[in-house]
Amino acid sequence: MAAAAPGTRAHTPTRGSAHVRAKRQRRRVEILHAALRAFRDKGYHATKLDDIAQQLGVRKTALYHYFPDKEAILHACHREGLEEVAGIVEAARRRPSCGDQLAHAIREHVRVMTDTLEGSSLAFEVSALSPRHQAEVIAARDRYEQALRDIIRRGIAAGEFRAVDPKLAVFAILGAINWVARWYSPTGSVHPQSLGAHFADHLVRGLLAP
Amino acid sequence: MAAAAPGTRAHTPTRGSAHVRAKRQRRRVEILHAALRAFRDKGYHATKLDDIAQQLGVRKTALYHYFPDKEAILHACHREGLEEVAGIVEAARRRPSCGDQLAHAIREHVRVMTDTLEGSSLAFEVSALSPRHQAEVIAARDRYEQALRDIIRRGIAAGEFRAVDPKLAVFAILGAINWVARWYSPTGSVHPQSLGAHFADHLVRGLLAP
DNA sequence: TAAATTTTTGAATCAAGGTTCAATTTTCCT
DNA sequence: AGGAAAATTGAACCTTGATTCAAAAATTTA
Repeated sequence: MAAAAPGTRAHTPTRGSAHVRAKRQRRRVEILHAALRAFRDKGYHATKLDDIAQQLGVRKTALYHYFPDKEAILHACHREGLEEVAGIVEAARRRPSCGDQLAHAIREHVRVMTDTLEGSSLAFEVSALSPRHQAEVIAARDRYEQALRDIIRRGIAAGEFRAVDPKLAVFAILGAINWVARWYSPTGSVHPQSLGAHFADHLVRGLLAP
Repeated sequence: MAAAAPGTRAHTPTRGSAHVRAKRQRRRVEILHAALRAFRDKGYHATKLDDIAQQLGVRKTALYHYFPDKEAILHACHREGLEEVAGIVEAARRRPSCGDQLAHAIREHVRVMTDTLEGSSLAFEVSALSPRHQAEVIAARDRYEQALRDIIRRGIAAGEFRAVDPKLAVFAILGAINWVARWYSPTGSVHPQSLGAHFADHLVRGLLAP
């Protein structure tokens, strides 16, 4: 007989022993990564719950023990990814010049994109999320974009960058980075390390004052 | 009674009078553009045939008079888009320097992306296509990428560009451009004209030799 | 204007896949 | 070991949306 209170579902973080909770958390992350891979490869709607479950050698109904529904998995992917990139901007601030800051952000974002695939969630369709989650994700995404625009604005003010439109410059940068999710393969010939360096070079140089 | 031979479906280009054929062709294009808009906004799988039909003030079953199935509509979108960008490379060749050629290609590709939305099909998920169509689209896409890489290679040889990896440079450029499909709105504040100019500046300058 | 042809429709079919749930297996803890 | 909690399963359910088809509406053509 279940000890859970009426109305409490299995995927709700019922408090258990530390060990059990840790194991559960680990499993959640496994699911998230399997989902991330599938979403990235085939898109959210084309991904069947079975596709995710199979990667873990389990039936799709098992997933309902960890997430209330498919949308929740997508949302969790987004959360993870957004958290990651938020950290990037933090770290970038400590660099001396604006060019360095931007280059650092680009390199790190690319790394998050290739290393763990968590960054690819940024490239996912937001339209599949519930209105509430959609608003949340868009807000976080906006914060990230604003932070990057600020770096560019400061660079322009400092005479380091040309007088570009910060909004468009950031769109170009994020486009290049997010597109990585569409073609990058860990088994391919492109080394993630050099990918980040190349992109940073290409995209920052394009903004530098002559 | 239908005059069509047995096995011939309605969507097959049955030969009729010139006027009828022209009208039919016009309708096909209307459908394609409605589909393009929907696919761009919500993605292929999230788009219902009803979504496309509604834009034309018609029931979804009417679409089957023009296309055998949903996948065929997606495929036609791809065809149209690829044809468009193929023309771009053609025209670019006539420019003097490699920098000009690349800038022209970027501006034009952005224009195709915003003007008609036909360019956005390049950004669509290829995975939804049948294997045969998928191969066809990938091949055409590859040709386009190769053409761009060639411009960059020549630019490097001529000392106009830095010694970048042409493959990565093209990925960055196409990423920036394809990403436009995700955020651009004709009613937004970004002027398509200036968008193309900005992107061309940003992305070409990033490659120029110091 | 009337027959022929094209286009559109509405009802019906059909399959896929997300979700629920009670039962079973596995793991945890004393 | 043995009972409790957690994890997984298989069967069933149910909605959604693509597709089929014969009939109706609109358009073309002579």
